[in-house]
Amino acid sequence: MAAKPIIVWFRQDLRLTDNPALAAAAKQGAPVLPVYILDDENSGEWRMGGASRWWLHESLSSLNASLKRSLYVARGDAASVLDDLIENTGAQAVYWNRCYEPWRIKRDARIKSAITERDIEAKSFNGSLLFEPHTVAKADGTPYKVFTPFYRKGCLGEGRQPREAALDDIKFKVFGGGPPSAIDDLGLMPDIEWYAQMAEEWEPGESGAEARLQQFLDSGLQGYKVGRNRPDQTHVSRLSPHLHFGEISPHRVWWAARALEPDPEFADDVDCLCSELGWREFAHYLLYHEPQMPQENLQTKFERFPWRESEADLKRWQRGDTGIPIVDAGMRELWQTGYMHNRVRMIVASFLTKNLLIHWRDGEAWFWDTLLDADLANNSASWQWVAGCGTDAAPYFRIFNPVTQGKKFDPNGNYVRQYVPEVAGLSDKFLHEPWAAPEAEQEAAGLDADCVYRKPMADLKASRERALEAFKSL
DNA sequence: CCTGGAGTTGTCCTA
DNA sequence: TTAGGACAACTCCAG
Repeated sequence: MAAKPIIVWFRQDLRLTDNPALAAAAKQGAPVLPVYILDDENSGEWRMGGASRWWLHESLSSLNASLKRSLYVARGDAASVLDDLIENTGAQAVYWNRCYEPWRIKRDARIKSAITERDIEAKSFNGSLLFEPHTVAKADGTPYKVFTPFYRKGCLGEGRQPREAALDDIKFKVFGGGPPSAIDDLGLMPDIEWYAQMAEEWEPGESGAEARLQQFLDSGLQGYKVGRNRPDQTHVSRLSPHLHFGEISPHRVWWAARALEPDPEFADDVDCLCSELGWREFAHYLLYHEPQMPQENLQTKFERFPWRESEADLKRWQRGDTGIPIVDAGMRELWQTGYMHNRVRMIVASFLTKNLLIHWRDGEAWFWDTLLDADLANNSASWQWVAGCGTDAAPYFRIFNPVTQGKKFDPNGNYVRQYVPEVAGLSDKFLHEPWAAPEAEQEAAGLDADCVYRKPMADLKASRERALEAFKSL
C-alpha cells in the first residue's frame, strides 16, 4: 500500500524555504500534496482587491514551478475542497501555517475540528509572525495597546527573540496522484492588461522575494533610518507584498539584517528595520485582539466624528487630481505601480481624513483594492493610526502639511516630477505649491489659469483649521 | 492602589 | 535663519 499523503495547505506562505508546515510534512517522509484554495469570495467584504489578485496569480505560478507543477489549486469553500481531497487521496493529515484575519481564524478552527473528527490529523504552525499574538501580553495578562512597550517588553523582553529562519533545503516527495494545476482557471488575472508596469517593477514569488531582500541588504539598508523617509530615494525595502503573501518569512528578513549589525555602519539602520517588522507584528496583534478593527473606530468616541460625504472629492483623491503635487504623485504611483512609498501613504491619508474630512474607511477600501501589499492588519491599523482613532496617543493636532512634507522629503522634486509631469517645469521652490508661484512662472511652466495646480481642491490652511475644530468637537 | 514617566512618523508661531 | 515651546489632556504601562 502506497504511503498516504500529507496535504500541505498553502495560504499566505507561498514559499518552500523556512516554511514550518511544509518542513513538518517533509519530516514525516510521506508524499506531500501541496494545495492552494482560493476562497476569499467567502470573506465578506474582504475579497481580495484587483492588484492583489494579479500578484497572487504570479506568485502561485512561481510556487507551482518550484513544486514541479504539482500544486493543486481550487476555488470555493475551503472546508469542502479539503474534505473531497482527503476522500479522493486518502490523505493522512493536513498541515498549514496560521493566518490571523478574523474570518480565517474562525474558518480554520471549524476546519480543524471537522478534520480531527474524521480521525485525520490537522496541524497548524506559525510561519508568518515573529511573535504570535496569543504569546504576548502585559504582566496582568491583558493585551498591549501602545507599540513601544509591546515591542520592547512584550516582544524583546526577558531574552525573547524570534526563532531563527530555517534555511535548510528540505527534501520531500510530491504526491503524484492529484489533479493537474489550473491556476489560470482561478480567474485572478484581469481582462485588461493594466498590470504591465507592475510586472516590470515587481517579481512575485519566492525567488523574487529573496532577490529583493538581497538588493535591499546590499544597497538600501545602509542609511535606512533616515533614507526610508525619502520617496525620491531607494532606501525602503519594498518587501511588503512578498511578506504579505509569505514568499519570504519575517524571520528570514530579521536575521539577515541582524547579521549585519556588528558593522557600525548599519547599527541604527538594523534596529530601525527590525522595529518596522515590529509594527507589522503590532498590526496583526491589534487585529487579533480587536477583530472589528477593519470596520470600526478603535476609539469609540470617533463614532461622533463629523465626516464629510463627497463621492466627487473621493474620486479626485483616488485619481490623483487634488491639485496638491505630492498627494497626486502618491495616488498615481499607487495606481500605476500598485505601491506607494510609506511616507507618502501617511501624507495622502492625512490629506483625505483631515483636509478633506473623508472617512478613513473610504481610504482603506481604495488601498485594499489597489495595493499589491494589501494586508488586512497593516492596512486597517495604519488608517486608524493616521485618522487618529486608533489606540495610540497621536495628538489630534498632528495634521500633515503636504507642502512642508514635500519640501522636506522630496526636496529636489524628483518624486513629484516623475508622477506629476504637469508641474515638472516649475522651479524646486514652487514645485510643491504651484499655486503660490508667480504668474509668470506658472505660465512659463505651462499651467493654464484654470489648471488644478493653480486651484487645488482644498485650501490647506482653512481645511486644517476645520479639522482641528472637528477634533475638538469630540 | 498609586504614581510618574512616556507616547513612530507634526506644524506653527515667536523670539 | 533657526531653535524652542505651544498645541491638551489622556491613557497606557511598569515599578
